[in-house]
Amino acid sequence: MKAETRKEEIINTAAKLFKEKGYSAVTMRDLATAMGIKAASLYNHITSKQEILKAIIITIAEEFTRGMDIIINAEISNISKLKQIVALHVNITANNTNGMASLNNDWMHLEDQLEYYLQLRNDYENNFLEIIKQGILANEMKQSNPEIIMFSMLTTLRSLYLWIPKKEDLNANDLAQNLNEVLIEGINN
Amino acid sequence: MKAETRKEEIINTAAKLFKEKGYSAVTMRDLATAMGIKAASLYNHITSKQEILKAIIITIAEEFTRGMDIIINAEISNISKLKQIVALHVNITANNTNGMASLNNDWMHLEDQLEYYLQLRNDYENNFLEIIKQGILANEMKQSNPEIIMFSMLTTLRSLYLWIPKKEDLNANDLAQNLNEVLIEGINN
DNA sequence: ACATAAAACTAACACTTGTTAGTTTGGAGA
DNA sequence: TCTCCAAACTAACAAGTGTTAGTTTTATGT
Repeated sequence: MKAETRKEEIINTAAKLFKEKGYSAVTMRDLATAMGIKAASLYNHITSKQEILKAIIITIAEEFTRGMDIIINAEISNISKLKQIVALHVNITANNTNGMASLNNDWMHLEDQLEYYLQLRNDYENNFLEIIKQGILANEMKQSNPEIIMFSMLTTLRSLYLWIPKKEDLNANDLAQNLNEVLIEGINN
Repeated sequence: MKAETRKEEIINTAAKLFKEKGYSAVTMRDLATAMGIKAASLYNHITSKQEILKAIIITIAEEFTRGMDIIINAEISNISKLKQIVALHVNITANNTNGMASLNNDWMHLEDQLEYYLQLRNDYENNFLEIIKQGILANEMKQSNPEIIMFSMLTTLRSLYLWIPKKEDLNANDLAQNLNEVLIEGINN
């Protein structure tokens, strides 16, 4: 990994603070203190608080979009596609735990980029749902309510950012494997 | 249902606004405008913004605690207890969708009551985990990682507040039934 | 040793925040 | 009709907000 620029340091520090208190409750003075500088100095590197939020959220959202594009075009079973989605979430979240908190909780504070974010999210969910519907049609999966399946999987995956930091011993592959068992194969005997 | 007091109207309106933008981003002037009055007038009914948050969150948290106490003491299988937990979440969430958003996203802005809230949450999660562990021991469930099972179930249940308002056609019993299928019996064939 | 540019600083701005004090309004019961 | 009180109002506060302008420091390559 290459060295972080000062701007990236600021964005990463901000993501950490946003995770703890949310975008609105973190002031530029909080962020400056965490960086060991004064608030005004931040503006040598960034143009606004909003720019930081945008950098955090849109970067990750586009990563998800790229991952999903690959998955939907793969020539594999729909169940395999679901397992790849699980792996996608585990990997992105493991690499950017703090940013995922903003993506989940502070997207509504995006200003110029709100519409674009919502479009990416909508497309993602539509692709996800379509995989589930195809899986049911192809008899790979039970005839459960597809929307409930997606809801259940997606909310679990979206909450990984809360959980991964607590379990440093578990590596990404193991976690994805465990999640697949629980989410797809069920828990009862 | 009895008529709401003015104070309850304020708290319910606040919960709605907190759901949309989060506690920190909602100003007392926003809340007043939503009530059709001036900010200062709010203080005839409440003593602080913080009191509103506390009223929203602690009320629900205690409801969960009471529900869990009944479940752990019931003489039923551990799988049945899990199903009752699902029903508990569906019912509480259906009755207070907006409040659940604050419980999930704004608990860290509690001041005096933060420690108490964390204690309730901790106890709840410990009870939840213990049921799963007992279920595995009793061979009612597969030998999956108990913490991952709890994490998956709990995050799905905690996110119900996002989903219930979109599906007004589905009643609480149907939803609980569907969730039980997906969460407990798995989705694959 | 010196020039340069990145990155820090001080000081201040216009505005928003939660909250208080004191006053007026409006409607229900006597 | 008068009393009374809940519930609204106006005005203001002290502190905190994101951001700007202009200046000084620090480190690096020549």
